[in-house]
Amino acid sequence: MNDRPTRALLEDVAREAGVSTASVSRVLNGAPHVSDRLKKKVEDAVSRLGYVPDGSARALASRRIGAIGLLVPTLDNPIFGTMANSLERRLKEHDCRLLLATYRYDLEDELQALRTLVQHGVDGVVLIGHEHLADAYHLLHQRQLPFLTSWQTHDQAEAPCIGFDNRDAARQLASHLIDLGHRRLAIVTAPYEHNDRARARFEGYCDAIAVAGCPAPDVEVVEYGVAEGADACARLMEMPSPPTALLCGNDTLAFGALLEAQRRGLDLPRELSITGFDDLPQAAYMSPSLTTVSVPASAIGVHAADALMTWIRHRERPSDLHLDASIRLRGSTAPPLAGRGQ
Amino acid sequence: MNDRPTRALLEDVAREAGVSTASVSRVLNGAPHVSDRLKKKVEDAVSRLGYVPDGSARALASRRIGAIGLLVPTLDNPIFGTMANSLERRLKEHDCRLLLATYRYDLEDELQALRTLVQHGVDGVVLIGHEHLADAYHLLHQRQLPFLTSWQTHDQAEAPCIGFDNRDAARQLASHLIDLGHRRLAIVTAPYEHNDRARARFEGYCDAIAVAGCPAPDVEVVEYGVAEGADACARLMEMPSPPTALLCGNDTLAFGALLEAQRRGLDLPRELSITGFDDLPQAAYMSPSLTTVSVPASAIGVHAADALMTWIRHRERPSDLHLDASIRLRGSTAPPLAGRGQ
DNA sequence: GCTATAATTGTAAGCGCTTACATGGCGCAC
DNA sequence: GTGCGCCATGTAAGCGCTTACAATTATAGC
Repeated sequence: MNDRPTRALLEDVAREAGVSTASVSRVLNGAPHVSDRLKKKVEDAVSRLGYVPDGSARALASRRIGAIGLLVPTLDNPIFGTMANSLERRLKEHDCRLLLATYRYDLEDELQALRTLVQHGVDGVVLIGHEHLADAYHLLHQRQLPFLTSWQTHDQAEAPCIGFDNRDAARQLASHLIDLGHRRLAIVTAPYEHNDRARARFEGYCDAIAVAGCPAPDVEVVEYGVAEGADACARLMEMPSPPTALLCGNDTLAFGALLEAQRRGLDLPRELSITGFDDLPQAAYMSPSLTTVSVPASAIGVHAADALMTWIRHRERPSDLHLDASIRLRGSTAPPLAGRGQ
Repeated sequence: MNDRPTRALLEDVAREAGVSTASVSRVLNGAPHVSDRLKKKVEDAVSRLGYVPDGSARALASRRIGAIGLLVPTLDNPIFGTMANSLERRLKEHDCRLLLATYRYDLEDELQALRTLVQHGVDGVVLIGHEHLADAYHLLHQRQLPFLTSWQTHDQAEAPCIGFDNRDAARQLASHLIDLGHRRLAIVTAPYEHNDRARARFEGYCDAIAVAGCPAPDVEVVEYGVAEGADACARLMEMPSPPTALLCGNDTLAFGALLEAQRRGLDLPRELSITGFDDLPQAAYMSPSLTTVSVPASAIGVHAADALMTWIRHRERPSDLHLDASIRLRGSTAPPLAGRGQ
């Protein structure tokens, strides 16, 4: 019941320009075979009337909405903000919009949000990770909607996947610690039941520890947050035989752990090595600077945009893209104090 | 040209349920005067067919899209992520969607993004701050679109405003430093030509400094980022008579400054007091913990959602809402070393 | 100069919904 | 037993565009 009283319609533009509605539409959409004269007439009429096309009508008639949907677990983690930023920016270059929804790591919520996006007719969808409700995949397939999974590589993904190997990167990080001489490692991770990225990282840590024959690590599962990382660190350091190295599932947890370790008067990194994951901007600036994994958040956004646009515009399904995540060795890791690593 | 072959249409549901299309629409939209029997028949048919309504068609026919637009400068700053999160969440409770666009502090870009949102028929818009191109305001007014400005209170805003007084909070923060005995203050701020929040903070700092009769502060204008804050701090500390206190425009800059100060071996907070603004989650965990201003980012999101929904649904323009931002005194501020404050 | 072909432009039929208006029952006061 | 009003449902006219197809005109080939 939104009465927008006097706004000009495409029909008005046609009348004003003395041409047909089809011609106006053609000019507006840059269709081929349009004479310069026609084009000029229409453009003049458009600006004279201050005409703005109606997106809904256009979407209904053309079955394109000119927007793709992005479903992220949360924007609290800046890493997703970075990705959303780069994705939106690149889409803009393709003259396409971004619809963003968050689901707080709740897959039911995600499905609902997806339904909404589909309902609004998005031309494509970007998902984080591979773990989604069957109904979500079903909806996407049923509507034959181009969609991508991202962040985590996957051999048999249901859709083209743009991501990196969290598990392998985690494995490398843990191996580095083991190479330094650590034997008693501990892991601080976010809950990973419905989070394949967190799980892959956790498994990567475990892989390396198992292969090296180190004792099974103590594990703290905590929510995302600096405070949570600090608490986890406190609990671990109060165990009978505390670890000499802490593998954290992300930089924020690592940051908390690092601060807590300092609060306890530990001499970092000599008395405790700490690693993060994500390489947030501040990681390099902590003291000690944080050893972590640099993840291609921006690249994922850019490539997801390109891949999806190719799929939508040229109807060719893009292939998987395996990006690199590289270890950043910094000041928060060092060999354990003699004798303590055993 | 998106051929979605076999999806069920409202018409199919009507046929399946043995009722008219109007009845189906009524049930779907919760219209009054619908018998339970009808309702049940339709709901069964809907689930049997897996029917999902078409948002574009609905929007075109009803002139409502069920979504509001949010224009934020960037998602790199987590404070906007927090706001977007709470806004989206609250809107969901009102059964409304969020369309998000970013403009990288470029007002031309913002106008363009706004055009897109309007074109797509958003039912309302949330803007950050008051500084926008005249054309943006013009478009909004012309379409009679409910919209809100936010973050920064403003006496004669063009629209209802939900925010807090950045200037006053900044003033309090600076006054606190002055009360502690500081006389030589410096300011690190983000560029504020087109950013009224940053400008208000800057002015608040200057107000307090001027009122106290302190010497004019040195000012560093830098982009958002930890590294930028660190660099600014470095430059300031190398001046002939370095400040005893640093007022930063946000926590991220403050964090950089803090790290740089430590890198230089300064004994914080004795040799240098540092303040931030925003109270990011990590602020309390830095060492020393950061004195800053806690801003009501979540509350802004929640109230913006409520206000806009009231406006849209009941057509009553909401009034301004002045939220509180409170100073968080922590460990990064202390009296200056004797003699150095003069 | 006349037809075959291509370049432009116009005509009108939808796209899938919502909703004003019309219709048909029903219970009730008379 | 009529007539009135109200509730529940159906009918059909759009919402403002796009686009297949038709019509028209220009260009070219012979």
